[in-house]
Amino acid sequence: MQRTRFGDMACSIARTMDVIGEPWSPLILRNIYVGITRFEQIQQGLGISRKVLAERLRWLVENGVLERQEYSSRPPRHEYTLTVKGLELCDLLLVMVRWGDRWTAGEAGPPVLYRHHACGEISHVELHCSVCDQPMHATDVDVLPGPGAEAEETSARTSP
Amino acid sequence: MQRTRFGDMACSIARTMDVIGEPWSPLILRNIYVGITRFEQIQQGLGISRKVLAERLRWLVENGVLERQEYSSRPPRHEYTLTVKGLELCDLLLVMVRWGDRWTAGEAGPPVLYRHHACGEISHVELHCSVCDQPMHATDVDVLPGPGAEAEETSARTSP
DNA sequence: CCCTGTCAGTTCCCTAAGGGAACGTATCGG
DNA sequence: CCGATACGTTCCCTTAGGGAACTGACAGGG
Repeated sequence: MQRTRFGDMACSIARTMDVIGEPWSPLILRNIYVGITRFEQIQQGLGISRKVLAERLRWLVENGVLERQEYSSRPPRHEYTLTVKGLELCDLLLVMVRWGDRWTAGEAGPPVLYRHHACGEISHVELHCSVCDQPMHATDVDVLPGPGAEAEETSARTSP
Repeated sequence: MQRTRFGDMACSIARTMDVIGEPWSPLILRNIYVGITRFEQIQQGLGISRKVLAERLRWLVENGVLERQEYSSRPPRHEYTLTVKGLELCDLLLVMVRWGDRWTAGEAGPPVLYRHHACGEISHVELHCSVCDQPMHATDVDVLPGPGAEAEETSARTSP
């Protein structure tokens, strides 16, 4: 399809999308997160094309989000597990779930619930400020240029 | 490309991806969030194809994430603004930024900084539990079936 | 020892989605 | 009238996704 490269942009959203922006990637991560770690299981659970699944898994392993591990050597079998980098992406999934529950769940209610270990209650994530611990939303922040803002076109090609 | 439909899945991640899972959508939202609200500006800023931008904007408006508003009637000109639904998606962007900053920013540091209105400090989002206010991450939760979880299997199976 | 089954992919073809450029329309300013 | 601006739409080309068939490596059963 000749997709534009996101990885080179000076934007953390674009660079995150470069890693997990392909349509199936978050769902693959979700499955591995809940313990569906083998090729066959993931493929059947999602209904994803085997070809695309193989591509995505390879990409996610290359990018340090997943690890491919042998769980049987006699018939050589592998499973995929989350790295720390991948686990932190699952936080992103929790926020996606929160939005999906609020805006797309409809009458039936959320398909999945989350029980917090610390309090034992069914709950959902909320965003707080890392400094003052108060709620922090998109409406509560000013956006300022940071140190990595446009390290200039030495390596970052934004326009062809 | 004959893409599989995500919107019908009983999964809030899939349904969220159905709305903003197309590669450019988060970047379009980001631009509108920071005040780049017109077609021409967005197109030039992102380097996105005009065709795809028109498609995405239409889709996002149809799905209630954006509103198309006339800011000039004499030459009929429009701009796009976030709905509440769209603004809440920007919270998701903040979490994406956080991950991108941590794992993809490299030496140069984050390209963009966020200053929290409440405390005036440069900070980032952290995920907390909506019930007990303690930190809540993907490792801190149990995943349970919810009310909207696939009512189909009730006929085949009695109980889990 | 062959047959079947399972797992983890790979290869093939077809279709549809993204990229890019040109074109269309509406208006204003000079 | 001519150009510039803003917002798309249309066209063609390339490429990525879907789907099914195929491969390979082994295990278990008869």
